[in-house]
Amino acid sequence: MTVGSTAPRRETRLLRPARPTLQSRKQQFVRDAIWDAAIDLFSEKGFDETTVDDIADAAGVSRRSFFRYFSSKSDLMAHGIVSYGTAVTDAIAACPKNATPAEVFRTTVREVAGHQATQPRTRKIMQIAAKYPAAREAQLSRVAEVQDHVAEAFARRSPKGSPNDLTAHLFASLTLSVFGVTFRAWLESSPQDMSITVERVFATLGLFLAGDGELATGSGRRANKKSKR
Amino acid sequence: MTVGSTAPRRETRLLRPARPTLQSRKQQFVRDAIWDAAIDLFSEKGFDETTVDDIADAAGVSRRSFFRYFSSKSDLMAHGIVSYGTAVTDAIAACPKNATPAEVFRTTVREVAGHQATQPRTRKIMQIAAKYPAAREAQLSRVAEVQDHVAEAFARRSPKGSPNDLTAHLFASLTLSVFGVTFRAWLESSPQDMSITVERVFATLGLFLAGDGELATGSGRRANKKSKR
DNA sequence: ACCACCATGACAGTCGGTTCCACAGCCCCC
DNA sequence: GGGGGCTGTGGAACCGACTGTCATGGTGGT
Repeated sequence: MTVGSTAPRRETRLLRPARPTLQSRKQQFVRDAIWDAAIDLFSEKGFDETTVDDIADAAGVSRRSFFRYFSSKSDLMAHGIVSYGTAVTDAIAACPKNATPAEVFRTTVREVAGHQATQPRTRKIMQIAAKYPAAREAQLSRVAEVQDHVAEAFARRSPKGSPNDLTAHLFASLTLSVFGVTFRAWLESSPQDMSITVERVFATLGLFLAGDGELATGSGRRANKKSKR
Repeated sequence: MTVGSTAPRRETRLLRPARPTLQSRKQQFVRDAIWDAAIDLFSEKGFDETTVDDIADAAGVSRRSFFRYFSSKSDLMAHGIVSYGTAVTDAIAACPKNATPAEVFRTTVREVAGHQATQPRTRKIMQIAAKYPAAREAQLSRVAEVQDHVAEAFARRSPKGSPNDLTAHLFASLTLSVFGVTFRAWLESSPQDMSITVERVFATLGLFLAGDGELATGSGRRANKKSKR
């Protein structure tokens, strides 16, 4: 083992400790095994009906060890969220410097939603979350953390000293809000229809904003003549 | 006690669930007592550090009875949310028939935020929620329920057979999202500054939408010349 | 080969939440 | 006025989630 090819060449010294870390990957392996077992059990038996012992048993570790890898049963549900969170912040950071918040928002949603749709486990997790309140709860609390990170990502884009927390937090909140609706709608359609769903959401959003350019200014009159559809 | 006035007059035999119900108010009284005791303890000792026995003890009921009034410790946190939820749906329903969604949104936020700011306990609860993740979790899961009701309220406004769930859910999600940001910002300012906070949020929202009338249509170019502020 | 370390597992303990039972007041009808 | 039901309540036993401690065993380093 310890595939010698682990680039002895470059020192990688200062930058990230960088070690693929022989040992720590075993940890990751076990961690994934537990997670896989848990998701499967949740799908089969339900979230509430699955005990930690069941999971530990299925994964081949002791109950005590389970808690060394996941701080709680709920934490399993949050596990999938973290990659989603980093995907969002990365997408925001990757946008061109001169993009407006709205542009950042759109490209981020398209990108991340498209990516998440390809992850096979994504749907399974969301179905569990949709079915069991306790599971959803666990996700939501983690989403709150993600929101802070997203806000930070937005704030980092602001060239002139970030205007204030409020702006960034509002953008973050709106973004994740749209994500939530999008995922929920996607759950009720075909797995491959994510991009369709995203565009439908965008169109609906436009509908909302249409009668309302003056949100920040005055009281406009609504052109509900043609209304929706 | 046993106020003889148990209305022997009307033969409430068949249908008695008519009104306030002398007895059910005693229940409400106890319920409030438990809630008060809990909120105080949470503020003093912290959410996680306060056990159910502590609360039951402080309120003068048994542990068993506590669970008869609140389904869980988390449920205490959700208690305040329900009135908030009905306030939102009521405000939406009260808007003039011909108002656009955006108008409904604005008036609802102004109205409900203003009202919530006057409730003395509102701030205390939010401070607890802000401080203890477990408490926040409990609220969030209840907010998810509220969101469904708000979506329903939006859907009911749609004259021509509601376009679809997506529209209503998106509006609801955006509305509650803005509420969340608003309350959070309000927490960091003076209690009496709610209306100021609301307008600040609206202004920021306009900023977000400004570079972006084309959200639903094409890819616009950003006018980041002046950028924010 | 030895030692130091870290992951693991067995136990016991706390707390949230549920279930079952037993007791006290109340109301109604006999 | 005294049983029988209904309800609200407390008590105690239980289960599952989660934590802290300790002893063991495998691994890496020297």
